[in-house]
Amino acid sequence: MKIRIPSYIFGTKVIVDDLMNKPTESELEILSLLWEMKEASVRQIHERLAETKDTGYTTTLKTMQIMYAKGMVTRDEENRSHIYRPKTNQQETQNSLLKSLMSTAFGGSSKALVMQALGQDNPSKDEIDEIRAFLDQLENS
Amino acid sequence: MKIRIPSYIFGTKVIVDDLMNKPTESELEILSLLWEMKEASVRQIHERLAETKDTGYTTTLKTMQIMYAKGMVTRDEENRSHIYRPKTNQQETQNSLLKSLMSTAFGGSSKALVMQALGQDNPSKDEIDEIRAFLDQLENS
DNA sequence: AAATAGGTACGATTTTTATCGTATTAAAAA
DNA sequence: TTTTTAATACGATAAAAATCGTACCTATTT
Repeated sequence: MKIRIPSYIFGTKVIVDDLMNKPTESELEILSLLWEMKEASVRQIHERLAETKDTGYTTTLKTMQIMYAKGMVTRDEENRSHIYRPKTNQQETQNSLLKSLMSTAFGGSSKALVMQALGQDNPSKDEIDEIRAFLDQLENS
Repeated sequence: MKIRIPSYIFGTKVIVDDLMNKPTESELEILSLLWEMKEASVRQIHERLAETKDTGYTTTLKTMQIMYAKGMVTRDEENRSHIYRPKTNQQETQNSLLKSLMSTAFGGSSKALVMQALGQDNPSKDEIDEIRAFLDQLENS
């Protein structure tokens, strides 16, 4: 949830978000590509995005610049074409998002969420075994 | 993902959303309360929301009116205070949201998502058993 | 050397979402 | 009956997010 503190309090508007580093939808798309690719130029990201989304190059550029300004990514300006790397931690971000979804859409029940995710995705035998092992481990701790 | 079809094609702007009935953040908060309560007046919803969120009554009202206009909820206008009921299917909506989160934040892997959800929430022994049973069933189908 | 291709920067705009104020009406209380 | 309370309706506004156009700069190609 966001809490907006009006500007007449501190002179400037302050936004407190109890879910820190929550990327927007577009930012998340880019971030997850960066997590996957480790590093990439704007062009590379844009080409991947363009596979599924119809959007202009400068839109991707602008979004990545904003992400840089927010400190969500780092960038190497050595060469003309800048190289971006993810800065926000993947697990933490995933956790925030998951937590938020779990509480708003699943009434806080991880069981409900987990069963739907599994039912929907039909994981492989190996993956099922891994999840079993994880459950065992979870129980003994 | 949203696809905007410019107005010079059909004369009017068309938006195709491949993820149908995707509620906004605020709508989802209200929707999940409705799923839980089965039915409720604006006042009731607003009181629940006010526990955690600082927002005006008319904001809640307006949002619920919009949800009604979108067909996400039904309402009984019999009495002065209208009674709202969820119309969009809980499971379908949860599925859409999960699918979206899974593909954007978890690189499409349900295993990764599931393990993090479990690791984070520490479910009870009973719940773990239920998930085990579910995995067994999943394997034999 | 000139032209072109491909990059960044960034303000402006559009679109979406959230919020609120005010008018109006109907029930309930005084 | 008058007043007050509690509800809806809905336009206007604010805030956030996404998109784009244009300027400008620097390699690379011709």
